[in-house]
Amino acid sequence: MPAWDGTPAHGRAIQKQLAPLVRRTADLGPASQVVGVDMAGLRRGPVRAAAVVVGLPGLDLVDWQVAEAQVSFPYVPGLLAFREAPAVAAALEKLSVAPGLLLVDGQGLAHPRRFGIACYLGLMFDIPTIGCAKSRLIGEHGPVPDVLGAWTELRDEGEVIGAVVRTRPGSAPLYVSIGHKVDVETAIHWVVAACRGHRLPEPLRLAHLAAGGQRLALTMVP
DNA sequence: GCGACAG
DNA sequence: ATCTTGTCGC
Repeated sequence: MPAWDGTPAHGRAIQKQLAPLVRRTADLGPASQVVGVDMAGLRRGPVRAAAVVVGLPGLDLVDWQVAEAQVSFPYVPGLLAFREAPAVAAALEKLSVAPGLLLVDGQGLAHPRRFGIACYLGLMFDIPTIGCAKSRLIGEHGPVPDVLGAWTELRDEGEVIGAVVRTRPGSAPLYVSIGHKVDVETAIHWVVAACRGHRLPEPLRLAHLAAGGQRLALTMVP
């Protein structure tokens, strides 16, 4: 990753520079595990990131790690990666096994410069990565049928930048987009395959709990 | 200038 | 994101 001088303008320049490096076609083997990452702010000062590995197709907990770090940059729409990626990367590096597929809590290509945090982490670790956000950053889309697995294209300026996917009937859909080395169809497939009756795919749901300070082994079998 | 705006 | 208990519904 290029050195960043800490300014929003340079952050946007870096994103424009790296966006062309994102692989938009599927380049993943028969994945046996999926990793999910998320970050949460602590009560005071630092933040905590979590990386959770679940097996496929059972979605059983395999491993999880957390990492704390100080963040210097505030949340700025479009520049989330500069705030969260360092801590998330630290948690990922603590895992005993290199992940074969990564799920990130945020946008991938569905970003103003086509370089959301999922692309950033995907390039950094050079692994198939999927952006999975709970709300929209950019793009327009039609209604999504209230049926598990139903989806609608998310488009911006005539380009398909992702999909809006129903991961659980009765819950708001998720914004899925390419992070790295996957195509939209593949991304949708794995996101749905990683869901277990909750709105969030299991790896992200558990990462959210872990980042919030929960003990995963106990939370898993409710 | 005004509205939108991942977490 | 975060501040936060109970409550409505499948």
